[in-house]
Amino acid sequence: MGTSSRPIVLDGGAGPRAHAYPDVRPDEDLLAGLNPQQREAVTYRGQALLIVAGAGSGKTSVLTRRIASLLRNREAWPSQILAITFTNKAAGEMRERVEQLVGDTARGMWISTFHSACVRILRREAEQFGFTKAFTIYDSGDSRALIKRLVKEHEADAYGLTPAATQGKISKLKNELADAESYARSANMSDPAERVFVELFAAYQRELQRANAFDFDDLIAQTVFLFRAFPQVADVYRRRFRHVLVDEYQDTNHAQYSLIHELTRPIGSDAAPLAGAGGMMIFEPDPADDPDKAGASLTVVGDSDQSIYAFRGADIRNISEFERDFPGAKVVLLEQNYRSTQNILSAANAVISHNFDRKDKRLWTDVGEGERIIGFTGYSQHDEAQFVADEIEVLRKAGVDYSQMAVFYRTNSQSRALEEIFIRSAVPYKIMGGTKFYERAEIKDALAYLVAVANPADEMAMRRIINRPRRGIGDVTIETIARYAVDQQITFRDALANSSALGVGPKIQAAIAHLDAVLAEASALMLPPSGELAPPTAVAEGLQLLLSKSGYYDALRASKDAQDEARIENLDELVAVAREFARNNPEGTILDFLTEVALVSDADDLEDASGSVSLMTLHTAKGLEYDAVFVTGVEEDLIPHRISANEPGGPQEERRLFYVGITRARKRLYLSLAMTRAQFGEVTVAMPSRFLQEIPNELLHWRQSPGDVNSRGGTQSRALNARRQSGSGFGGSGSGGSGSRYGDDLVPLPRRAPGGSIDRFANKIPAKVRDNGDLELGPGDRIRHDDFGEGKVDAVTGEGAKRVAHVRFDTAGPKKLLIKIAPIEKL
DNA sequence: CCCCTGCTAATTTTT
DNA sequence: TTAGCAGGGG
Repeated sequence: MGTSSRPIVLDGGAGPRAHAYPDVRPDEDLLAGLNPQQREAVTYRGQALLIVAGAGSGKTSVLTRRIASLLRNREAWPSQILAITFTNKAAGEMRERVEQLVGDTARGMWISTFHSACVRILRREAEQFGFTKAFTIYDSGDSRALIKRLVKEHEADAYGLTPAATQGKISKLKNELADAESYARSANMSDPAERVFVELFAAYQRELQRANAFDFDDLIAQTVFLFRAFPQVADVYRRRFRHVLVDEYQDTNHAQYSLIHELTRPIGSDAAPLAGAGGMMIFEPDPADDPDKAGASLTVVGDSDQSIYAFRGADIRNISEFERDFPGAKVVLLEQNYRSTQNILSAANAVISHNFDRKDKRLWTDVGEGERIIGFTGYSQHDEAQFVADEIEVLRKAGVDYSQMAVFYRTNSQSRALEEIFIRSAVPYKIMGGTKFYERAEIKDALAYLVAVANPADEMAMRRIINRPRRGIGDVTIETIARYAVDQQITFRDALANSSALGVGPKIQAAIAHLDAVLAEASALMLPPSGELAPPTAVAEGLQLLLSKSGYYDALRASKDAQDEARIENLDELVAVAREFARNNPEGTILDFLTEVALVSDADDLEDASGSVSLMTLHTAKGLEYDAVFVTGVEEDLIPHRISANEPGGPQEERRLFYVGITRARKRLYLSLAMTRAQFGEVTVAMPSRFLQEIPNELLHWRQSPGDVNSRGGTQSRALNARRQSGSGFGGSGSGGSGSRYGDDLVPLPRRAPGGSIDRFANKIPAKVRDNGDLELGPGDRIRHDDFGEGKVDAVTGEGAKRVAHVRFDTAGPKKLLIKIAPIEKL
């Protein structure tokens, strides 16, 4: 492909308008339904384009149409396009939507995350700088394990260098493209802690190199180093990618920014300066001088108001200073929102406008005001959760599908209370991005087995599996093997083959020999020596082989720990993933499989529209949208989170996070909080978030305001409020208690109607969820419920642990209960 | 070497 | 509250 014919460039980048062919543009249909700004974003041609895309402004649509337009107009071959997203999910979506527009042509494009794009490049070029293409990718857990070992070896704990702190610092430095050496130059080396840190950093990097491994940050940073050290390599990619598009640009860190810069540089531009002390070289020749050497065109899309990853190195300046970085860049502003009602947008605008130092941008819509935002204050997080659950049921009855509702929270730990209530209320839910499948110990073990086969240099993987399942090999033996390997100048893996030379007991020696044999057998299956291709099923079969013959499966089966049953299921799931992978990638090798697995995240859970409510953190929510959104825990110290107070720019980032949450909602938005919140056993008093005050009163309707909960009792809400008389305490909100200041100025809105739900909500959740086992219930049975009293079973639906009883209570009315855990007994 | 117990410490966000 | 770890007994 791509023989002699260069793509025909229509409009030569001469201007934003395609005025030459107003009626016959081959991409005319792509522009249908776009507003003028969106059109401009699709059709503008030039070196650099920044699309400032507010929440819900149709940026994905614009980006995909822009790509389609380039292809349709024959301005680019698919292979010349590099589109970079932040998540695999976003990449998948983009590819799908481009395919819809241009069909199979989309195949040759690189649409991927930063990380997978870099892996592709690194696999190809690894040999250039001391790695092999079989390198392993260390996720943060792997690198933590390694750092932990090094911290111990260096006794760095004494200097306050905990594994976590060390890892964080190294990561930060790598995102700034620093290495141990360059850091040492700028650090205060008279501080012993700094010296130890530098030593740790260097040792860590040595270990990675020795293991033929890159950590997450290295994938980006090392690619940049590669491009800088080998300009002719960089030029290969510069020549190839003529159009670079980056999504979520506000989330890029310095390393990613540099990578984009390297890729879009004029071809051949940095070969000389790097080589020589000459100093007379022209660094960046004006692309206009020589069209063949011009850098790729760059399109970035982003919204600085949605930058929520500064904590891990995202630099908002990358986007706010784009025009300075790329002189002559065109900026298109997308402000029309196609997602939310005006009330929701007004609230979002009001909140975000409190951030100073931002370019003004106001989202608007033409769909109308919509419902008011609903606020609710619970006495406890359980009370709050009950409100959410009840409201979800109301919406459900009104015809809103569960899959169109979402509940957000700031910290993962908040999901617990919600889950408890949801289970008891039989609200189907799904936690997005909780404990991740690929971080489970058994999955990591299984993958370590695969790594041990694919990359024998990876000692970390070997250390992980050598005593899993238990083989009687402990620290002493491991160190014996490691020392032997060093002495013989062979890898840890190869040392296993000489088990008889290790000088260990016969039992242990046999165990080592067995493991060695299993690994060798799997290796023969998955990596045929003669160079022929392994069959597509090799990975799945090899994995099975490893798990069976190593005794891993047997050990789990023999265990009486109930959790181990689930572990077997997880492993079966992993084998299924491997099969699926083989189906999708007939040519896929064990390396490809490991790469994919290392780079997927929970965010890639396709949102399984199987009718459940989605629960997730505010961070996870970015990029998603739902008809109804509940933002919970809108309290001081939660959002804004307490830790953010000390970080520069922290409170502003928290506000953006809240803004992101608000703007996920299409039609209905709920903001809820609790007056008390139990964290690690202790009950603490929570205060309404300052962000609530930033929402204009007329947009927010309180079902139960903080004043309702607090005006009479300050902190001891529960007991007092349980029997509150309707209408009392009105206007007297200044009366004592630490909460009064909120009662006064934060909650001027009308109180909830008298006779409301206080008794219903208060204090009804016992500390522990119980287990009724296989309690048999059928229609007609009478039961007693701890809270609801007696009632009659109307029907039983569902199966196994998810059996639900539909009960009509004598006083409390109809309820749905999960039989397994509801506090009920049969009468 | 393995397992258990009792203690401590840590609770933000994650490609 | 709980997860994870160190230290001691088997």
